[in-house]
Amino acid sequence: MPAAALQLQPIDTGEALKSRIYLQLKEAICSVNIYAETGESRLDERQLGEALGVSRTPVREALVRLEQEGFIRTVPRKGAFIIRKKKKEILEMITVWAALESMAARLITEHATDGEISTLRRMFAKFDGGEVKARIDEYSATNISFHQAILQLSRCELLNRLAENLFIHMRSIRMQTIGDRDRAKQSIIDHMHIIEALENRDADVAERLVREHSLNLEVHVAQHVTFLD
Amino acid sequence: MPAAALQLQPIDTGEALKSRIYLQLKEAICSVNIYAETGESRLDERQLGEALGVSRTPVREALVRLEQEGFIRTVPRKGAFIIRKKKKEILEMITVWAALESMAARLITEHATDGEISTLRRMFAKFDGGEVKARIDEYSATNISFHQAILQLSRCELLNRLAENLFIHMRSIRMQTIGDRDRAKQSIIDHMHIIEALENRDADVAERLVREHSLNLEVHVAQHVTFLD
DNA sequence: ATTTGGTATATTGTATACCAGCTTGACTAA
DNA sequence: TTAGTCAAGCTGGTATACAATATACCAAAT
Repeated sequence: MPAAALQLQPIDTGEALKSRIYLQLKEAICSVNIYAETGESRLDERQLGEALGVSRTPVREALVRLEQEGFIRTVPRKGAFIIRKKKKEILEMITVWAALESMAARLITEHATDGEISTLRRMFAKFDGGEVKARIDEYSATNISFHQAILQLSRCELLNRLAENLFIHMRSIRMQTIGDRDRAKQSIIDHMHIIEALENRDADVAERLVREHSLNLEVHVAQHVTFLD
Repeated sequence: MPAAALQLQPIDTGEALKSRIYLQLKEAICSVNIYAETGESRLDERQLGEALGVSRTPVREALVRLEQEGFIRTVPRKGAFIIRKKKKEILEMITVWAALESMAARLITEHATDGEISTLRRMFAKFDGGEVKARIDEYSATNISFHQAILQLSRCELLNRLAENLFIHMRSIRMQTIGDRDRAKQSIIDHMHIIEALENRDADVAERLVREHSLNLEVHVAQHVTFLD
């Protein structure tokens, strides 16, 4: 009996409120995350619920998730506050990032196809003319895509997920530092060397280059970033 | 006014129910995590609340945290279920573990004092006689402590926290595999080589040895662990 | 006997009500 | 004028009530 001839797709009953509130708050927090903000960073459960048209319960469950991911901190009888990352924490995130991404590079040399690796090289084709500085915004986006691609090509979902979480926190930092001095130019050189090592299936070199690339960012942030703390 | 002469410590107003429920559930889940369990793995909010003497609300918030950490999975109108890790996920955890711990080893060569490194060597002094196999349980505990010490000596809190989460999931696996064949004997040899590299402040070798030690575990699990899936 | 439809029950998702602790401001007394 | 105390109201923590849905069971019809 071909009752399924209608080709129906499952109803999306997906965690309606809890998750949607979570995503919306996360988005809002990340976009407010301009470190110039000086205002009160407290989140009032009642206000949030009212603004979203829901009760406090799903808002609280969303806040629990955000707290676990390090976006907010809740103090028992005070409320939830957006966390302004300390410089030390940013540096630690970059360290962990270096560990994860360098392992991803190693995995790529073992698992990825030549075709997949070649997609990395094509990402930078449009910057061949050396006009990196002129199109710094576009390059910044490509830069981010490159690092995400490294993680994805590793075929390790957990590596991907953990790195993604770090990336969200680091995104504003990375975008703000890419314009400093000649970092963009050096960045593209580093990336090309990384791609070469991947193409050569040289796990040790690829791993080392990726790690050093990240740790360079760490040193740069440690020395030159002043808008934290 | 030296009112602080009393040397008071901050009152532990710590997130009373929500967190304590979280910790207790986590502990309970981890100890039940014998992969031989075949029974129903569903967690009933109402039952849990009743057993703990609290209402559903704090239980639900604890479950949200546990879900985020990968201990349970909640299906919209069905409930919360303990996750039985797939073999692929275990292998990915070991991969990420290798990335984190090898970075920790690198940091140790840069930051740790000689005294700190020597504590690592002392941990294994009691197994000098080669009687590892006879005291396999005790060695297993020391083994775990060793890896945790590596992470702690890295002085990187984030590295520590992420690795700790992985470790909880992997603990039962690690304990079950340490007894296989000559793994304990090889393990202690590996550890000694790692310690030597740390003492020599050789970042590259220390990193490589730690990584290979973990990846050996990964290969072993991939080949010999059958009680998953 | 098997299948189908409906109903009852159980469980989660959401909302609301209640409570405890903190903060703040005003009032009183020295 | 100042300091101290008390009260009120805010806010989050917890409990409970209500709504929506899934599942299980039973009855009836083919």
